[in-house]
Amino acid sequence: MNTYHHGNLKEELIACACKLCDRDGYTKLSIRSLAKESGVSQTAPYRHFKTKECVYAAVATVGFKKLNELVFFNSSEKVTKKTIIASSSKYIEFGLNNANTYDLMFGTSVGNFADFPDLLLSANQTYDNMKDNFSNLANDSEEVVAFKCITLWSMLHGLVGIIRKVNVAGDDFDEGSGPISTASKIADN
Amino acid sequence: MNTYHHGNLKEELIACACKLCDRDGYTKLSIRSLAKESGVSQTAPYRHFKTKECVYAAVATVGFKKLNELVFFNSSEKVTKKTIIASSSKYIEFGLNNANTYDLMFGTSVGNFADFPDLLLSANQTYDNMKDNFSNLANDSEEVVAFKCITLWSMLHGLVGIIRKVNVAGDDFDEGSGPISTASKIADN
DNA sequence: TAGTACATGTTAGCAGTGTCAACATTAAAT
DNA sequence: ATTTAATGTTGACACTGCTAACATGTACTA
Repeated sequence: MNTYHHGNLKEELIACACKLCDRDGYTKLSIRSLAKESGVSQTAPYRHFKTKECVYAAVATVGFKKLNELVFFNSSEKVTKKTIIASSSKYIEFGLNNANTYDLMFGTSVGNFADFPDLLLSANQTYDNMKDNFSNLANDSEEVVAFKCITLWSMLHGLVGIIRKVNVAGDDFDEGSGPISTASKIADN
Repeated sequence: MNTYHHGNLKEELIACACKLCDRDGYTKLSIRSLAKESGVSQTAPYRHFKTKECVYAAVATVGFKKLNELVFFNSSEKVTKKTIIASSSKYIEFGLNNANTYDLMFGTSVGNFADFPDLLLSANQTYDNMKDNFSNLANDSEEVVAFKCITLWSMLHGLVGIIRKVNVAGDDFDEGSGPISTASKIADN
């Protein structure tokens, strides 16, 4: 049996990086710790990732994919105001429960998404899914759909950021009394 | 003349850190580069900042103070929808023009604001100024003011984050056709 | 005014980092 | 079977945050 070659190192490194990033924050992530955790030499990761930023990009990509699955799925069920609110709640939950990864996704650690095709794709997918939701909700022009989409996304993204920094009175997503519910009104006809 | 003691090192370090952070991103900032830039030995900064995080906190504090001055001033002039929109525009401009500092202010590099009283104060001041604006605009209950405040702030914060990551059609702040203008409607009576 | 405590500076050094070059081993292609 | 490319390892460089031990100047106290 061959022990010299790992066989599945890249995937394991990504999985490992995701775990470490989300647990300890991407600041704490080091190529070396990653290698050690995967039982491989210090510089082995460099066979699969040119720089550390590439590792970050991979983690962010997984994050966006997870977010896409979790939240703005193109489901078969009818899109309604209710489903959009539910999705929005999940978005915020994702942001709060995966704070470190979320920061990586929207921070400056990965400079230019265009340099990482997979990442760019999965990030744009988030946007596209949101737009799909809105275009399935009402018969709006593309501009209006884009507008509603950005508006809601900004609210959600903003809330995730703000909630973590400021003492905000809890928003009861279902009661219809908080910012989220308000955001949903924007999606209203 | 004494050259051994700098005399004004802390202030110079902060100013220097702000400059370097905003220019190259806080990731690139090192205590050593900071010391060198200030013409002082490698470890001199440690007489003024216990850890690097403390330096980050100082930079973030300056950022919030700048933001507060720039945007949500308790001016003598009457608060109107128009002044709030103008402030909002300036907020977004600040976020885009000081992207690196902005990330520091809202990212996870500074863990807990409560550990840095000055920072906590200046960050809360942002919130308080916004609330003042809203309470001067209309005769709302405190809850409603807080709600409007968080809502607008989330929109603004969200936009700053999203605009940098996604290709968003430019928002003409004055035309009343974009998300910002929409956000202002939330502040409407 | 002399002496001492303290703030602030320096030097030396540890452990850890990203990254590269040179070499080793295995799998894939000819 | 031989070559080539992919993937792994070792060793090293320059850099980092941070600490301990020491040096210098300032401010207060006797």
